[in-house]
Amino acid sequence: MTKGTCCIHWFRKGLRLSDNPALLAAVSKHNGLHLELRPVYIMDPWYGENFKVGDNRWRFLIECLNDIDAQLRTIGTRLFVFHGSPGEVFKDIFKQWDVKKITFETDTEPYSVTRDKEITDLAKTHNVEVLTKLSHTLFDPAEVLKANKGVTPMTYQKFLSVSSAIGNPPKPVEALQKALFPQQCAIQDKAIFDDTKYNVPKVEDVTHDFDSLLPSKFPGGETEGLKRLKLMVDDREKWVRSFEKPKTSPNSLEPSTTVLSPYLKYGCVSCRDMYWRLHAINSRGKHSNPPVSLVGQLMWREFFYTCGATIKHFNKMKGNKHCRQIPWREDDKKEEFLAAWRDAKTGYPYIDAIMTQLKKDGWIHHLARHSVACFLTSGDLWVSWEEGMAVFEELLLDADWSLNAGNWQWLSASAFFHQYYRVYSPIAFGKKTDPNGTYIKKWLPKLAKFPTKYIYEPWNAPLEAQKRIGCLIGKDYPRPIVKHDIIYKENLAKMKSAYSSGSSPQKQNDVQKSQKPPKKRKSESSPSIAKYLKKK
DNA sequence: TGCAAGTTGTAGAT
DNA sequence: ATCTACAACTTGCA
Repeated sequence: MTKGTCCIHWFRKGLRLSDNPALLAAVSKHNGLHLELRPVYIMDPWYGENFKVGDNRWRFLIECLNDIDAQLRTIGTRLFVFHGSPGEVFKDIFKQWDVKKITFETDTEPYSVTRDKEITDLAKTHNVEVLTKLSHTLFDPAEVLKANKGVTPMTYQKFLSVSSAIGNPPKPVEALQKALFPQQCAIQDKAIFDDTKYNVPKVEDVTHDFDSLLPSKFPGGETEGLKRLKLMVDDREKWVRSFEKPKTSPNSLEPSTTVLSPYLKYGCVSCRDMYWRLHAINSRGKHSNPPVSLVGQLMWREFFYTCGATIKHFNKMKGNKHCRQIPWREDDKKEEFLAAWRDAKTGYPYIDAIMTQLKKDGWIHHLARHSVACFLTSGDLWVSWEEGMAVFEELLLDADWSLNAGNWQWLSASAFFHQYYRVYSPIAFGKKTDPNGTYIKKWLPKLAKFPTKYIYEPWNAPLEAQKRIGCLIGKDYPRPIVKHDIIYKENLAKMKSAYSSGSSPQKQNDVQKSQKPPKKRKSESSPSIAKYLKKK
């Protein structure tokens, strides 16, 4: 057991050595002296219990930790992995290790804020200095809130104008590497350096069904993340500058977007690093802009992070004052519909193919997320967005608390997006980018032999053809669980009623005042001349 | 108060 | 490929 004093860097997100200001602060001098660095990661049982983590993401996390550990070992230190609640873990090691200082990256999610407050208080009682740095987002949500007079910006455009008034996001700081790593910070005690009880767990030991995992298509870790960043951004200047999200395909065989989201979620890749690389590329020529550009995608992340950090109960309908209160299904169909959706058994090949890819790869395109989210909620099944959010939370490699809650509210027209009458067709939408149904055939091989004509609607294939192919609809592949053409119109009426009855989201606790008669439609009362002319 | 805009709808006509 | 009707929402800003 070493006696010397030490400094802990606590990894949570921010699983990288590059652009990690809190990690750099851990190797800078403390009262004129360098302290031994003890990088720590805690396997906190809160995750898994309260935040669903599927096997794909458990593996991704382990890959991240292995990458950090391997990098740290090349400079003379290592990762110490603990199991337990952070409060219990730190209570022990603050004393045992004679800790003088702890550094970590600021995290703005509600659980993290509570947890970090607890650890900060604990540190004080042990005379441990606490140093935090914000580097998970381009902007500090608290600063955005302040710049908007204490109100959360509720539209993307508003967010853009508020954040741009704050100024440019900070440039990335230099990566921790051997040359920057003082020898006094290295692990002094060989025994603890080699102690396997602190090793990163094996994927086999954290997953529930290890044998069912496909090989990692998007392996976790900073090394992989930076490789991907170079491949997708640095090496594709022309593609980057012309990038427009809505023009990318939800159902291509290989992803049509960068798939950097899992790396951003865990902080394997720094959003500031990505932002400034994009900025450099854009400065060299004509380029697309937010909301559709790649910088625009980073700004969506910022937008929802700000919402998640500043809106109470952001991941719930009830108690969330910006969320439309909608009477989602609570009947006996709820579990049946939810299970069919989750298990890729809706009978709509486009939907089922997406849900299969989600389960297997842990990633689906943003528009594919739109398609299945609309189908589950206001479009077809009328199941609460919170249920869909939980499934995404479990299965997505990039499952990010704020983004997941924000996007589900968007897609169910509960907040941010209000044109609820724009409904995705589970048949037509996919045809635009994949008329031959190649994507469906890949993910649902049972349907591979169906003629192209029927691939999006196999129930329309003549029985003879189904027999010949050896795939009977209703037996080998489910019949559609709802009739989209009929149900979406019924749901439209329910949405209309949810919008007009009761109260606007902001006034849900103030029902008395907000009982206003529905607004008269402009086109009925006084058609706008400008609008009329525009349409002619 | 009125109007324009809102990351990414569909179906049918031209 | 581009248009229009469909039926029609909220927010921000002048």
